[in-house]
Amino acid sequence: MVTPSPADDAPRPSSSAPSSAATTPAASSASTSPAPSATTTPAAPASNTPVASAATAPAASATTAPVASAATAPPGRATLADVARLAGVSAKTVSRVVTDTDTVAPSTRARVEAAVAELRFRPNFLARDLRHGAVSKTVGFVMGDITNPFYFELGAGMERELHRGGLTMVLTATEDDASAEERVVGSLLAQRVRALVVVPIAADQSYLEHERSLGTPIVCVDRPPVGLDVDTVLLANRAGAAAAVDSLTALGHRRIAYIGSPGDLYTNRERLAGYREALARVGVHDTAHWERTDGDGRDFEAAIHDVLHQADAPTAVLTANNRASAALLRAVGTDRGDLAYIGFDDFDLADVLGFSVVAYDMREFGRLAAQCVLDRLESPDAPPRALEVPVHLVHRGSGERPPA
Amino acid sequence: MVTPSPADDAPRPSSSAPSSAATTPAASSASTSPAPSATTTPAAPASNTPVASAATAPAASATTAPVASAATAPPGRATLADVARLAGVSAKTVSRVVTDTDTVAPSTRARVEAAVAELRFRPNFLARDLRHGAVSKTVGFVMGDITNPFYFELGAGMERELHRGGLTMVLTATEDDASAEERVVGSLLAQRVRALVVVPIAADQSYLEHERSLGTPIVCVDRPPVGLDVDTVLLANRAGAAAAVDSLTALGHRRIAYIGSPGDLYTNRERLAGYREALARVGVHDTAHWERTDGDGRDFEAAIHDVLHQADAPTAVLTANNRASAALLRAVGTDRGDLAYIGFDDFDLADVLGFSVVAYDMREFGRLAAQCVLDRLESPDAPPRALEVPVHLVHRGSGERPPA
DNA sequence: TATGCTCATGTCAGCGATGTCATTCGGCCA
DNA sequence: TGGCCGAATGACATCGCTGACATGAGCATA
Repeated sequence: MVTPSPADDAPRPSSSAPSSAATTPAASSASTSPAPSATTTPAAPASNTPVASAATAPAASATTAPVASAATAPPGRATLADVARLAGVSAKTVSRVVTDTDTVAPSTRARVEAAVAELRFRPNFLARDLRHGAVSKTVGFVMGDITNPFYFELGAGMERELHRGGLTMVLTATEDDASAEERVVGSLLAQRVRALVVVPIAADQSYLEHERSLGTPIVCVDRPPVGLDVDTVLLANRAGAAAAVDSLTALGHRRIAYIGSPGDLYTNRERLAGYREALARVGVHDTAHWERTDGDGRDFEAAIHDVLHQADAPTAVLTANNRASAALLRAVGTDRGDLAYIGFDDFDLADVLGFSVVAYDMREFGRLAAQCVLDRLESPDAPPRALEVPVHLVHRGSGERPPA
Repeated sequence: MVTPSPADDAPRPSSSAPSSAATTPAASSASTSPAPSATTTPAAPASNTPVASAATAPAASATTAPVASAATAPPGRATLADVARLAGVSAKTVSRVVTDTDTVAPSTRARVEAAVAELRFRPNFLARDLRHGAVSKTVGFVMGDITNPFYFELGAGMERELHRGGLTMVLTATEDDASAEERVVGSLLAQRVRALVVVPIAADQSYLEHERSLGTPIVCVDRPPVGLDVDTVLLANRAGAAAAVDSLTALGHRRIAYIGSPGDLYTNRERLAGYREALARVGVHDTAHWERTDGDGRDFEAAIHDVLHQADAPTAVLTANNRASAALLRAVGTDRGDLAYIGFDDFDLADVLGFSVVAYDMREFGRLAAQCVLDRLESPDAPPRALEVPVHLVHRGSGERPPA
């Protein structure tokens, strides 16, 4: 009652734009403002002083300079030296107190702590880390398409684990642009991130070899790097797809369609391979007839219609990612009982819809990536590891129907 | 064909654990390794030199020291001075070339650029930002519960916009712990973030007042701060909920249930208020009978069962967040045609399920927050603004049914 | 009483980059 | 031919903090 779970209320909208439905702009916010973006309220003048407040300013003519720029604010941000002056000790002693390294006489400590509190001193990590070529406490994460929640789940798992190692995470994205990868990574390295977790997008990652040789831990996730030998964390794509198809063939299915993205992407290539492997095991070798790996990954619905209406229609479908799964639902509705289907990637409400899937623990995925980082920080010279996130079939009905 | 959308294949799993279904651990990855977490492959010794490679090392006995520590790697990371030495110029000139500030003779520039390339020099932003009390180019984002994709969507929108302003984003989370807020924020400030975007969790944010007075832009999102007068970006929670209920009452509904989280959280409080407002407009004042704001936000299903089976069962339901919406689907299935319902927050497949919702543009939400930051960096002394993200009703069928 | 030690604290340099100011060197004009 | 100017470049200090080392007081031991 008193300590509620604070985030319980935060909404979780879908990323897909409100589709296939009439939209009523009726309930715009307040009532005024035809502004296209948002409603601005002047914000009632609450309890707040103009700008130059800051308690106990050492010496500053608070009268002049109407535009007190941030960087040159009246007392400015307190430094070690400021604290030292106020406490009547040397900067070094303040440093000792703040970092709790050496022993300091109790009375001195008290005086310093008082000064720290009074000036609201906050150590500058930038300066601290500058010494000795040290690097920051942040780990850079380079996502691919920032609009894909997949990466967030991954990031969430990582953040949590990294936090334990006392590290924070810097988020950046390549915005789908392969040519941006090196630039984005470069900007992170300029910040001297402690380590780098990358979802490879560019055709080649060998440009990172130098950085790796310098000792920066680098971990590639979801897709393997090219021309770079580092730790990787990948899904069991092939095994997962094969297991799904195996379970379908065990029920007697032979005409199984595959709906996925183009195979020149690692993830899809692997899943497609798993699909073919499993079919080959039961003697079905020519699967091209059943495969739909459409051009841009957007037009799954059309591909599904197409394959379901061909001469010898499939009795089962493997949708190779959750967007394909969603497309299948849109194409055939939620009550197509005569068709068996299994999707790769779990998704929200799949349980309600009785959609069997190949699932895996996304949080664990992120955790493993973070673990790689932490491990490598400890033993920089260990040989690169290739971790694989296991997947498992989740039976919910749609994948357990025998052929009609 | 040749340039596929790289992230098309990334999966988008649900955050909910695979529920209500039999799980077959059958298809674990490779076949070996009963390890609980993941499969490790020794990673075939690919084309990779041990550690001390780095081209053109100035002077280093590459024979000794088998354990070349990261920080003290052979040539180490190149600095301005290294480049200067190689190019035969002063450090300052290198700086000029790198930052492209002053004019430099073409021949000199060429020499410096060659040296930069050879040593793979990368300027150290930590050092650069140290000067003059400057601050970094990063903006800190303090999420609430990191397990909630909502914040990542928000973060994604922010990241994209901040990127335009040449800023990067540092992500941290309070992990649901109100007492962690000040600590987490402190750690960001120690990194001298350029600005701070916070989802307030603690009971009071007045501790940030000093930082604000120092000129650090602070923006609160999703929930308003307490004891601090800064820019805010909030959803039109109340108006959205009211609009949903208005549309139900217009159809003749009067017995409308409310399923939400406890009201001591801003978001829920507002949505509940909107619900009550709208019902009051049609003369329904005693709504307590229809409200279910269960204790921990986890037990929506039970609350739904409860309210739907009470004496005078409601003819419509407002689910106040998307977890409640999912719970409704689990509780009543996907074909309950005699019940009208509308959910706050859009969600994936809501279109397939014909689920009417109160939706909003999450990307826009983040964009606005970023815009606040950028605006404030430009005009630090402008009065705080209160932005509201508009919401709109999306009609998909479930909310357009008249009472039975 | 001198020696040696520990504890508390201070001095100083330097991390890497850059703002400020100084210096050098050709010309160019009077 | 002298002086002046601007372009190109360098020297130096400095941002905030901390490692290495120094200092000095107090105290116990030989």
